[in-house]
Amino acid sequence: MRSKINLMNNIRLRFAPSPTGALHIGGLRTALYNYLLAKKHNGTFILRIEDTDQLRYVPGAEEYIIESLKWSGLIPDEGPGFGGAYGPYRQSERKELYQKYTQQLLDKGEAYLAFDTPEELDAERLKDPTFKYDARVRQRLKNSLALPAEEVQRRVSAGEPYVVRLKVRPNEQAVVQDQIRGEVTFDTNELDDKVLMKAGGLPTYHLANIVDDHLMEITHVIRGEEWLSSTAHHVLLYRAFGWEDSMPQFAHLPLILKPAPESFLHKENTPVLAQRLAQEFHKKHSDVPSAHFEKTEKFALQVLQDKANIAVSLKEKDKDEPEKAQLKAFLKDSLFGKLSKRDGDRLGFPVFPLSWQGEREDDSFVGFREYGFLPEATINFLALLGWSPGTDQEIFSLEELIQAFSIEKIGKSGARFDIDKARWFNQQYILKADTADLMDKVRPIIEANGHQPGDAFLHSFIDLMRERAVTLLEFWENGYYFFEPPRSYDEKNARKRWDAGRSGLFRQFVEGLSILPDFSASPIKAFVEGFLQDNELKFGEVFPLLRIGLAGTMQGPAVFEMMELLGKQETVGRLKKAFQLFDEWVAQG
RNA sequence: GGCCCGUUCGUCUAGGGGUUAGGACGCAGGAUUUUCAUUCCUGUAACACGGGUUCGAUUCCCGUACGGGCUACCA
Repeated sequence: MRSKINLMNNIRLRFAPSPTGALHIGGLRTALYNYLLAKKHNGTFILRIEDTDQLRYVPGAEEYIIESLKWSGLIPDEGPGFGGAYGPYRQSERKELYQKYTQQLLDKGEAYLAFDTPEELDAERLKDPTFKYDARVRQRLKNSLALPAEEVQRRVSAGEPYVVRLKVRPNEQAVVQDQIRGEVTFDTNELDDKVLMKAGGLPTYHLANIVDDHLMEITHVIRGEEWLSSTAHHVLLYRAFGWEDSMPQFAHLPLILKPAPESFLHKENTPVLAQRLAQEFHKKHSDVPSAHFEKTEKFALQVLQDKANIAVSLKEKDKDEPEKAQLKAFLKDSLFGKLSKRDGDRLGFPVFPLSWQGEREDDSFVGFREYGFLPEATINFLALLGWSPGTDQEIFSLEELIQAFSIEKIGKSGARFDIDKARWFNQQYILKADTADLMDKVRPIIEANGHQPGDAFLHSFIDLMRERAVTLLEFWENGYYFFEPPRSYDEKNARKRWDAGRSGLFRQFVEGLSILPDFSASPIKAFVEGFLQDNELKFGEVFPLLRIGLAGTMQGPAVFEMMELLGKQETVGRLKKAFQLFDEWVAQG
């Protein structure tokens, strides 16, 4: 047994994702908390790939997971490609180990063989929806506990497929000491005989995770709350192996939930969302006649429009027809509960750290990185989603998070995902980032749009735009006109402010600009101010027109700085062109 | 349905037997500014409900409601 003093020494934590697709943002948070606790105590952070489900295995997912961790700065100390003395770190490469330990359990009488086919079990569940493979029913089923030994032998030698199940004893208690929730007790009468070894010879998560955590000397298991229920079985497994004394400490994290419907439902997007949900519903339930689409959409819209009562209107009623009940259930799943990959493109925000290209288009997603989020900001945002330092500090570097982190400060209740908060964090990081750093990250975006800015230009551009960009992408979106002519002009405001009578005066103004010997902000300023004074013009009569002429919009950095960066030739050219356009507009009336 | 977990402003949360229940995001207003943004100031808004325990409960206990998770030869 570990002594108390020793408890936080040499701690070993693992992040154990399954390579079934892109790593969800909730998974990244789990990785982060594992990493933080490990690093806080100079422990070891391990990556283990749980690829025991060959059916759900997705090529590229492991690489994706590793790239995501690297992007986030959570570098494993051990793991596939990272070395370590406890490998291999891919469960598919540890098959013999699981077989060996399964045999151990079999020998001890803690597990048994079961020959029931999936079809037979489905039939049982059809008969009785509450069917559970447990002590009460196993005597009447096809397993090594119920069948005569000779028959078991015969079936095995005949190569008949079987699974190995944990023999759960009735009338016992499985107690989980959870670091976040305290003591959670389960009655083994409620627990089924979980499959440990699948017919294909691969272990289930339950077995693999216990064997590996034991062999890898994992001291703390931090994982999502969806695992809390099955932890009862895990405790039983440790008991069956006789490893209870070295069982890791468990901490089950509250889940990340979908954003509150009130927060994303606006007049403009409600019909769009209703339509989208209707489409998804019909796609999922092909048995529903497509002629009902309009009806579906109408109901969805009706539900969404009454923002405050969505949950109430989706409540099942006995008199609901099956199709209505189905629709309600679908909408409820789509609008409430844990954050899912669908929510991202449905609502227009990232749910994955990095973009993911699935086989089909509807299995492809844009990541935080590609949306223009900085990894530091993403991590900071995630850290505070479910954990709090107990102080008013909001901005944390990874190093600061390590110092401040503790399991006791993790919250108990689910946290709703809030993209506005994520954006705010990103803005904070952009505001204080090194210009050189931003240059490296913004340059590819500019280049992707067909421009090759020089260092000095890019440097000034970033200084001018950083207060006006919340994401990296917005440097381009809000400041593209530094690289190419405005695509459109704020016509309404131009017309309002353009006085045809002053057309000549403005031409004179451009003329003056074009002969300035030093085209930097302060001489430009001096010139413009002088011009205004000489011609008795007010700021408000000139500046907005300059802005629109230069950038197309009334928003943007200081005009003189803008002119300096654009350069004389570009400035003069754009203004000439714009003023001519304004003249035409006004002439047209 | 069964089992398990949870519930403080719209959201993320601090707090905790006696507090003007604190901060942040958002939203609204104001100041600064050639616009926008940044920055600063102000405002908005919360202890789910019902019973206990107690001199006193938002805080502790029990119910109810609501939310969430699990209920596979998936993880």
